[in-house]
Amino acid sequence: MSVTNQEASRPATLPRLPEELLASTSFLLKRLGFAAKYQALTAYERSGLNPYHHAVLAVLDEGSRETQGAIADALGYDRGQLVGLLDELEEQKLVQRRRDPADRRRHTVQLTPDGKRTLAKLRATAKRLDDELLATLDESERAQLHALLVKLAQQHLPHCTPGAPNTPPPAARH
Amino acid sequence: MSVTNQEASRPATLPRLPEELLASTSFLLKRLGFAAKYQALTAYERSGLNPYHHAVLAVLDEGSRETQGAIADALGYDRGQLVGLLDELEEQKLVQRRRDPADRRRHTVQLTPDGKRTLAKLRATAKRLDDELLATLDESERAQLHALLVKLAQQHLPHCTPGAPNTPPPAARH
DNA sequence: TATTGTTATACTCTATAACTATA
DNA sequence: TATAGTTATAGAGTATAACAATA
Repeated sequence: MSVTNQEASRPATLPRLPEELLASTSFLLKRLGFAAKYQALTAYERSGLNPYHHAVLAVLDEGSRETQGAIADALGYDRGQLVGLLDELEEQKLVQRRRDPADRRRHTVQLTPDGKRTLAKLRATAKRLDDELLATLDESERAQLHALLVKLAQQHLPHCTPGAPNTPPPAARH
Repeated sequence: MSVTNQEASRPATLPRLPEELLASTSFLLKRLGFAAKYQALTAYERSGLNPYHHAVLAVLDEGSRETQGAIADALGYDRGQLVGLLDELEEQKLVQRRRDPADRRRHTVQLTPDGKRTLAKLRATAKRLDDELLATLDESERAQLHALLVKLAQQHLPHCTPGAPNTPPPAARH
């Protein structure tokens, strides 16, 4: 299995995905989504954070959803899952938890100045990932693709548009 | 958290994904890919099979990649992972393993008539999944989306096009 | 009694590598 | 020694539910 095989010796045995799978948009979406996740995980690794952390910081930066429940709901994360993420963010001093005096069951979460700075870096990472992903598309194709995905998201992802609470998939992966 | 909150009482606390994530094509791809995977798993469930089984049957139906190694390589599956899938397919009499007399280390795998029939059903399921996924897009948009995803696949998925063996992500998920 | 955040448990997936039989 | 297929083990990731504090 070293040389040959790519060429003509066993031409039909090339490791090629079946046509019927490549013809399925759903299949491509699954594989590309997985590849994107893998790329993202790798890219965020160096910062000691992951895309989930970025998502949490992004919610906080928009303000107005600062209790843990609201953050989890906005992102579709399980609340138990969020606890660990916040622990890690707090340990790096990127966010701060405070008990809500009005309802002492609640925790209020805020971005710290460090958190803001880190968020800026994570945005740059995300931008780079998008650029790498879309490298072979021109501007118009990128816009087209994004618009089409937004349309699908409105139909299939919870919290993407007012109207539709659809069958919720389990927790969520960034 | 029962009534109100959706309306005007706490308008800013809606469980809505942050804009900066929705603006990322990579993010949408990840979420939609995950949703598609979830939908597919659910849809295949009734048949006692899953999308991985479908993929294996699809490879076999194209002929010419009939040893376990070739199947695994075509789909990007780990060979250990494939063993279990084939066990399950063989138990349902959808495929048959035979030892290759020319090289007794190898197993040759064939579709049975039942396997062919089942594959036809799985194709119908896959078709339905695609239709549901793309329900809100018209024919032209569907074609556009698929073409764009194929372009990304050629760049980012192994085995999608001759030329480029790119950094291989771990095993693979349907 | 219900809810917020937390912790613990169990289960699924997957990555790795040991193992066998053949070459 | 290397390869095809198999099996076993360990680790990560995730779903579930129990729990303590507060309402």
